Amino acid sequence: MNLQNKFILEVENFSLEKTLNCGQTFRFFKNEEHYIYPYKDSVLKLKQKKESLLEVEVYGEDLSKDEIKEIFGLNHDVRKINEKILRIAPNLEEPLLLSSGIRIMKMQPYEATISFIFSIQSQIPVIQKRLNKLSAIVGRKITIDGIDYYLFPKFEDLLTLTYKDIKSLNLGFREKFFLNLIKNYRSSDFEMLKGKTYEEKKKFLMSILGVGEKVSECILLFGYGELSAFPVDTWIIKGLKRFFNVEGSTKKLTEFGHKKFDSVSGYAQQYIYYFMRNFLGS
DNA sequence: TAACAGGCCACCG
DNA sequence: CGGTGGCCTGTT
Repeated sequence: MNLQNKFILEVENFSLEKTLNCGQTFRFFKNEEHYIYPYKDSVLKLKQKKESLLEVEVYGEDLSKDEIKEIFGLNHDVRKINEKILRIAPNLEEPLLLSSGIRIMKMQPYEATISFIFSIQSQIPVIQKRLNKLSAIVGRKITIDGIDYYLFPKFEDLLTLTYKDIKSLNLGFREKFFLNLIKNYRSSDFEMLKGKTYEEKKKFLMSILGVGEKVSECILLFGYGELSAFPVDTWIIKGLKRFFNVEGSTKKLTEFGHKKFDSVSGYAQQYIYYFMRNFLGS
């Protein structure tokens, strides 16, 4: 497949590896020295040279530098965000330093919705397998260096799936959530939300079968770029107890995060998550 | 092996 | 409402 574009971005406070591996996105691949990331109708081949240079090759549909920056959160003023987090919670200094370089990515809202519905009570390798299989079944692919990479299905492609296709994903109890989503929603539902407020988005997302407190916050954060979202999963539950000595329901803890971190909740959440996950096992 | 995994829904009080 | 039991399937 043809290389559409190639350029080098100057970056700071950015780690491609950490950003891809911190659980916000599931569909990326490593090929030798490069990371491969399918996005919409494009596949990106990426390599971080030194710390400050990101080499980007775009295959399939072309993407602008600004679009690339948005995908990897390079448009976020992380220095200012970190200052605010430390002002609010000085005891997050260690997690913040250890997670240095993580950016909040931006994916398509409906893709985020499907991804995080697939993620319910599941470990990352299983989630990746489901999403990759779904993409392979629909079969939109771009070949780079002799290897096929499948694009995530367009929403309308999902209507062409047979029940046998869907069964083969082994979604278990999540299957009814997925079936409901492709039967009763369209990509326009998710596009329309872009202009709405946080509360309106949240209300709509929570009304989707299978989308609860945690998943809706993930969609808001990673799908809509709402940096005040604060997804509470099991790692965050442990982290909030450790750093702030708070416990309670997911709903209560989500409110706690919103109130405490306001517009920087998303980054604070990522730092706590990354620290708990990678430096405190169990 | 039995328990649990990056939660949600339905049901109960 | 706020709090709990059961849940598909794949791992450990």
